[in-house]
Amino acid sequence: MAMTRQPGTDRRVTRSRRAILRAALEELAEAGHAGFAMDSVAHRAGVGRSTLYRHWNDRTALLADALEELNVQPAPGPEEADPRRRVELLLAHLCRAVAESQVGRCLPALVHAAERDEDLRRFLDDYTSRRRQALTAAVGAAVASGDAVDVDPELASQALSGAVFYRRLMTSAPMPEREVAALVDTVLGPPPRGRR
Amino acid sequence: MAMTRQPGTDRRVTRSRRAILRAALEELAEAGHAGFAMDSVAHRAGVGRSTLYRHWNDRTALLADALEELNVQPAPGPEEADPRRRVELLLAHLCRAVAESQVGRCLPALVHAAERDEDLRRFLDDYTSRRRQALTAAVGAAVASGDAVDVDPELASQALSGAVFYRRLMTSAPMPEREVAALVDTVLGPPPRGRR
Amino acid sequence: MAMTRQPGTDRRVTRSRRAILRAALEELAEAGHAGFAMDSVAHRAGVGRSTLYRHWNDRTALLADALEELNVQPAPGPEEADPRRRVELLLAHLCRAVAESQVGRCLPALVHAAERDEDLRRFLDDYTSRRRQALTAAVGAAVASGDAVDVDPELASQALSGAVFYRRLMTSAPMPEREVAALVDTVLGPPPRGRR
Amino acid sequence: MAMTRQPGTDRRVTRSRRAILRAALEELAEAGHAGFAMDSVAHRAGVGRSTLYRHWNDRTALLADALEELNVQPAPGPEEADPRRRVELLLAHLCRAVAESQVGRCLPALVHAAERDEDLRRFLDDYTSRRRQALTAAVGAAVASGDAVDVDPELASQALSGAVFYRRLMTSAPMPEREVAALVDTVLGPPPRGRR
DNA sequence: CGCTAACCGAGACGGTACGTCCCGTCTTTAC
DNA sequence: GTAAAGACGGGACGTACCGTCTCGGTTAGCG
Repeated sequence: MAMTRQPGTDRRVTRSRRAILRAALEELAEAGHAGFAMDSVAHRAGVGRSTLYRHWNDRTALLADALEELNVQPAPGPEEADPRRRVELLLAHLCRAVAESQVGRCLPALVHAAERDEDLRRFLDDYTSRRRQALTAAVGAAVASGDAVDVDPELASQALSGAVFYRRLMTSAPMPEREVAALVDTVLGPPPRGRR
Repeated sequence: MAMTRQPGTDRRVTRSRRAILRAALEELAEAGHAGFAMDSVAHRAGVGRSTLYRHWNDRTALLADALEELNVQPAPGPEEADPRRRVELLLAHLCRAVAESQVGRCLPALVHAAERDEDLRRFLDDYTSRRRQALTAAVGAAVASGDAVDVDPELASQALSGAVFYRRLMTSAPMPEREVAALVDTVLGPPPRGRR
Repeated sequence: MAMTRQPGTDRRVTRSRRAILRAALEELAEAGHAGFAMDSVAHRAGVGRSTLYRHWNDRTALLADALEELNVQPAPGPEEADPRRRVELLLAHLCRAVAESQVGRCLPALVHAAERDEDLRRFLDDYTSRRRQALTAAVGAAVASGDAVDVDPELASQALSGAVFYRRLMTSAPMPEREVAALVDTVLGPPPRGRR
Repeated sequence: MAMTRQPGTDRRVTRSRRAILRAALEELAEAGHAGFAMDSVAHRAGVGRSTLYRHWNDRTALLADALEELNVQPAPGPEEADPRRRVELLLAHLCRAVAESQVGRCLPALVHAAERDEDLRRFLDDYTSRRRQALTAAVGAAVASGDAVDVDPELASQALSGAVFYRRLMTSAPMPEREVAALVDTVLGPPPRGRR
């Protein structure tokens, strides 16, 4: 976020922090929460192990901080006027995110860790709700404009997001983007005026 | 299942296995995948540590086997003729399962572990698909009987299950049973003939 | 010792005992006292591990018993009238025994084990003293016959045996038989009348 | 030797190493090679078990190193001009060493271990030969000065040392110092000019 | 522009869990 | 009734990390 370093901050500190957080995320994505080893992170970041502990109290603190890093711009929000189309774009983006992005790779580790760590729990809640707000709004707009049947936007967006996360976390076949339209049809009803 | 022990099986073996698997599940639910310690399981089961390794090659093997234990009776299947009502009952059961049962408590750990372990992955896939088959069938029946709008049963059951798992895994507020009806309405359309 | 089996003894018992003791000695010679594993002995003897424990209380008891087996015929005693020559023959035999026989291979293990085990200690004492009695007698005869200078037979036989054991246990070059004559010359003085 | 620590060496390392080696020797003397447990050594040295393995690869490496410690000043060498008297002093010192010193207590364990470990074998060879060099030289001097009969100094020193080790390792009655003079008389012939 | 304080890497330290191996005891089953 | 098979609790081994610590060496940025 802060593009310019704090005046009272040592240049080396920022450099180290950045490298470590980056390495931590890679490590988490590759090895998972269980295999996440401080040694590996340090080595990967080209940094002494002590430097990790100088900046974070322990494994968990570093992990939480690294994941915080992912919290930027959950969905930049496609500029799309048609609300139903907007729903589809948001979901397609979600499909891509959970399947390919760093956060997607960390998702299982994160879900597991959040179960026991208060900070991570909060982070996951935030991430989730922020992400879904845009979707819920788009669904609401679609309902209002008559592009969708009269559903509860909140529940509908849970069902839509849910399907995507469900496929990612509970099965070995994540939702492909091309199924998004059909999914939206299923929850919001068929597109009006035979648009598809 | 088998009430009488196998003739060629040592009585102690069955006793140990039973106690250990039970302890393992407790341990997993309490400490998660990361904190799951063989020592603790052994102690909890009142058994020597070597006995664990005698029956399972390592942590992961024990874990997989313990979780297999949960795989019984995914949904005892409510005897309900009305297909839409049946969908609601299955979902309500799922809500209860993910929120309260042993498997629910283990879910985050399982999701995480499955990401890296082939056996656990398979187990989770099985568990998931078996569980959803009943739901998909019920949705199909509802559609056929005119109790639901014309949705793709497969996608609809993903959306329905998805919403429940999503709430359990990604948020700190699992889906309460009382919201199930509204969820079903959202995905399958409002109940016909103003039944509710 | 007992060549004929006790009337009340099961034939299998004697068979097992024999096979086990034999296997134990091989194991001891190959793996030493530390590496001596009951499992291996049992397997080598083609016998169940429990059978070992039925006949001996523990590792040490079996070991002691096996070594007892070696106690037969410490030195068959060469039939040799000339006492000095007899000394040489006894020493040559000792050289061969410590270098090549089963007891020789077990010697380091035995020395070590005797340090802590009362039974083995006694066994080793017996073995040692019995072996040396013949030598001491021969030295005494040599002295009496004027074949040797006037030495204390006891101390001389300790010096002679000692040299052989010393080479075997403390160095990696055991005493070769061809050095025996020189050794005897050293301790008993040069042979009289330039016999060599 | 080095009274001041190496500049590049962590103070803790020297402290740990010292404590551990000391503890290891105590342990070896008390429990023997078989009973020598890393756990016990660590505990005795007031050190974590991992510290042992940080400095030595395994049990054997530690053992070898600990024994190396004993290798200092095999015999400080009594300042004695009379060569025969010098032989007696060296032997008396050896008697004391094998009976009472740390190395003496470890001797059976060492003999046993050397049988299977290359490093220990080398150590024992070194120790033995270094120790005997002084004795052989003294015997040679005694022969040269006419204090002894014309014996092969090498074989004579083997016979002398051998008697001492033989008594220590093969019997339960180590050679007492007061028998040393008689032993020397036996091998080197009676003292000249009736000095005793 | 030189000093000092902070940061840095390297890695030792006490712990704890892992998975392996063996011991001595025991239960069960087959002959 | 004896033996084989092998499960059991226990405990040491050697490995891998954890989080803490000590150690010098470097470097930033203030004076």
